[in-house]
Order: sequence, then C-alpha cells, then structure tokens
Amino acid sequence: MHAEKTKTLTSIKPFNSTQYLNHISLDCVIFGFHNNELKVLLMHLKYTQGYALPGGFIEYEETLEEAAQRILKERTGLDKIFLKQFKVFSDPLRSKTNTAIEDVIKSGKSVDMDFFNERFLSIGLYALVDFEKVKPTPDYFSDRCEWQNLDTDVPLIVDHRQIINEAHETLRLQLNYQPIGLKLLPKKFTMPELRTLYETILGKELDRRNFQRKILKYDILDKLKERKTGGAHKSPFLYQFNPERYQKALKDGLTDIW
Amino acid sequence: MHAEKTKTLTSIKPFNSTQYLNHISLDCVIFGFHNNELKVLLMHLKYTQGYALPGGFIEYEETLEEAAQRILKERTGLDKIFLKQFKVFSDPLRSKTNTAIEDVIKSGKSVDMDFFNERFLSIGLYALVDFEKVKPTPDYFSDRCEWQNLDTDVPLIVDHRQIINEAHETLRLQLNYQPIGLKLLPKKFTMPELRTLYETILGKELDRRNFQRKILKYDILDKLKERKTGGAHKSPFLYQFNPERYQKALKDGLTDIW
DNA sequence: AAGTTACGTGTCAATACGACACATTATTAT
DNA sequence: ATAATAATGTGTCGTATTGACACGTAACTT
Repeated sequence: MHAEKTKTLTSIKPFNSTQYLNHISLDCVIFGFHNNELKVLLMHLKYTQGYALPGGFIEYEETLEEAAQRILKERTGLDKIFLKQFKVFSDPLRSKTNTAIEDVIKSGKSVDMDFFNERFLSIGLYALVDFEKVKPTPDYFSDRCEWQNLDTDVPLIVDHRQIINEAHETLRLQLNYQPIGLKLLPKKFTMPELRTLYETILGKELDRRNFQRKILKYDILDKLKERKTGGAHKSPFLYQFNPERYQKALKDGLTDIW
Repeated sequence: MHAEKTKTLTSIKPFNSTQYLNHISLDCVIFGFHNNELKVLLMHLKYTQGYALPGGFIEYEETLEEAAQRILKERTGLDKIFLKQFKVFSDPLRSKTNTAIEDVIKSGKSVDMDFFNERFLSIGLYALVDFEKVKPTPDYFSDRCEWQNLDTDVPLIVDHRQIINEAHETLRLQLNYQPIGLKLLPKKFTMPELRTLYETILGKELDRRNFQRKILKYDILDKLKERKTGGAHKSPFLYQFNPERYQKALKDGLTDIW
C-alpha cells in the first residue's frame, strides 16, 4: 500500500543512558484517525509482552519538544509533527511498578541500571498525525509498533492507560482551540468524516446538518469541486482546511458548543 | 491589619540539595485579586536584587503537586491551595542565564553547586488564592516576599516573565473550565467585583448587565440579603458561589463567550 | 430498474444575544 | 439639609443563533 518498503531496521539505535537527563522521561500519545475511529500508536515490548506508549528521554542539549520530535520521527518517519504537552505524571509509585524496567532486565542487554532504577517523572504529550502517512517503527525495547483503537484493552504498562485517557480528555477540551481537524485528517476530507472525528473526540452524536452550518460559519473550510467516490450511496463533497483562516479563528476559539 | 504578627523567621529552612531530584524545578505563579487588580506573589532575591517566582524542588518521595503544596505553604501560610500544572519550560539556555545561581554563589553559603550548576527543566504551575488570607514569607534565598501587579516591571530572573505571561494566558483559556472566581475571590463578593475579575483576566470590558444575566443563568451563585456598604454610591448585593453547582456547571464548561 | 441509504439544502419556532433606557441609592459637594 | 454625582438594580427590544426537522437527490446494491 505504501510507496516505500525498502527501509530496513538498521536504523534502530542502541540505548546509551549517559546522554540523557535522569529522572525525566516523556511519553507521547500519538493520535490518528482511520476508518472513522481514533487510534493511538503503541509499542509492544519484547519481553514483557505488554504495550507501552512511544516515549524516551531528553538529551542534555535538547528542549522537551526537540526530544519528542526526535522520538516521533523514529517511531513514525514524520517530521514536524503537531505536538502539545498536557501533563507531568509524577506519582513516585509509578516507577516502582514499572514493568518496562523488568523488560529491560529480562532483555539481558547491557543497559545502565543506575539510570533505569531511579524514579522518573514522565512528561505527557499528545501528537496529531495523518494516519496514512505514518510508518510505525519499533525501537530498541519493542518488537512491534502498531495502531490500536483508543479504547483497546491490550495490557498497558504502568500508568499508560491513564495517560491515554487524560490525553483524550485534553483533546476534547482543546477541540475549539487547536487545529485538531487539520492535523488528524488527510488534506482532503468529507464533511461526514470531519463530523465523525468531532463525534469521536467528544463522545456524542452531532446533528449532521447543524454541524455543517456551524463549521462552515467560521469560513475555515474550502469546498472543492470534487466529490469522494467509491463509498456506498451519494458522493459527499470534499473539503480542505484553509490553514490561515483556521489559525485565525482558533485565536479566540471556535465559540460553538458542539 | 492581619490578626497574627507573632510568627518569626525561624521557620525558614536551610537548603539541602541532596533530598531533591536533580534537573527538575518547579515555579508557581500565585495569583491573587486585590483592589480590582490581578496580583502575583514574587520573591526578592537577597543578592541579585532581582525578583523570582516562588519555586523549589521535588523530594524523592513527593509527587509534583505535593512538592508545590509544601512550597506554597511555606510562602503563603495556606494549605490545600488550588493548583494546576500548565507547562514545562525546557529550553537548555534557561539554566545558563540563571541569575539565581549567581545569587546562590554570591551568598557565600555552603550550597551544593553540583546540584545548581546542572541544567533544570522547570514545571510551571499556577495557583489561585484569596489575597486576604496570604501571609507572604521569604525563603532561604530571598529577603522579601511580596505581591506585585501582574504587569509589574520589576526585573524578573531568567524566563519568569514568560512563565507569568503564559500562566495568565492559561487562566484566560481556562476561565470557563476552572473555578477561578471561587478560588480568587473572598467568600462573599459583589457582582461588580466578579465582573472586574473577568475583565482583568480577559483583558477587555464586559457589559455589566449582560454579564450579570449570563453568569446568573448558570445558577452557580447564591444571592445574599446583605449588601456591601462603605463603597461610594449605591450598595451592591453580595453573592457567594455554590461550589457544588459551580463544579457541575464547569464539567461541560460555561458555554459563554465573554 | 427499483430499493436502500446517506448526502445536500432549506425551513421555522424558540431561544439567546448585544445594545441600551430608566429607576434607585450611597456618598460627596454645596 | 439638599442637590449633584456616580454606580448599581432591573427590564426591554430588535436581531442573530440555535435545535429540530422535512424534503429532494445521488450512488451503490439487488
């Protein structure tokens, strides 16, 4: 399906703890939208057989955002991903139940246990990506990187279920203040797709006719001549965001209650 | 003016870096509302003669929020302060220009420079307090702790002006989602006071009659029989928040555009 | 070719909103 | 004392927005 298949796994880097700030990690909730469902990108840990959020550590000369972009590039192949911090997770107990550390131990690899055995604060970020453009890529501690539904019941390590849930809640609260549609949908999309995205994030149904009236009112969408064919039933028109007008409208927030 | 004056400075603790997580600090933007103005609590550094936000470090068995409550208690005398994280400040350069470190050096006191010379990420939190209840108290590195206007032009160290500005912006965005009026105002307050608070946070004037109609619509205020006397002109009624109904209304956000 | 289902567009009553008028009252000025 | 001043309490009115829906249309299925 994707154009490139040639890339090998040679790019997976060995782990060297000495280059990172200790006590601090970051975890990314990477959202995608596919088949009218919200997805999150998860790593399957080699030894624990549990799932974890893509994450990592901060190098000595990096900002938090630069570290996250570096990590996201490795996991998705994408640059300049839309990214927002949303919360620091700081419960001292979260480190003590960290099965990822057990995973590291079980791996038998020469990792710096002085680094891993310490307590970690984890900075939670969420990322919004175009599902179709992502090439999921595992890291040193995982054997698979794959999309899962937001409400998947695969086992998640430590507090990663909580982190996902709080990221989702943040998305809901920021829906009128961040360019969420623009970042999660492909360039061209239909009104039903956009509405379904809103419904998924908000967790409730919206009247399709009123939704269309409200969203068009902001003048942030350009209606294209084309229609989306191939679906069952009447072909919907395609739209695309006007990024300038979208950003401008978001400054004061889309004032609607959906 | 305040009832208690007996407390001495004996409670100021010496500084011992070994009990703290390194690389991580926290800075609190403590908001108060007085004379119809938003205030922030600032520390005057003994040697640098600059101002800094109240802040500190995280002990090994504390959550971030517990650390912040401990620090806020020392600076204000208050327990259980309303507190929200809003951003991690992670620019590597912020540590290199940290005049607070110079302050520590100038102090000639025996502080652990291995601790202070490292890079710090700072977690920004904002706090909302009842101005009248606060007893500003300096710490080990400061000689004064005092209220300043939000837009004060006293010199602020490193990125603390930026942190204050971003806290203010966060307050603006969260006005419909957090119990900001409840936490910043005294128990009983007048409608003009509440409206002025909103105007100050939003940075624009609001029509007093429309404001009253909208805020009363949510049924989160209880109108008292009493009026506030002593001011010039007609005495306004006193109101108080109904915490239960306020919290309930905030769940979906106050839907108004002010 | 008919059936099914989703999409495109429009209507309408109820409500909410912005802008404003007027009466009231506590203090200040004369 | 009395009038002037100024801020508050309360209400109105035309307009815009909203929620709830009806009806026609088009693409695929049978």
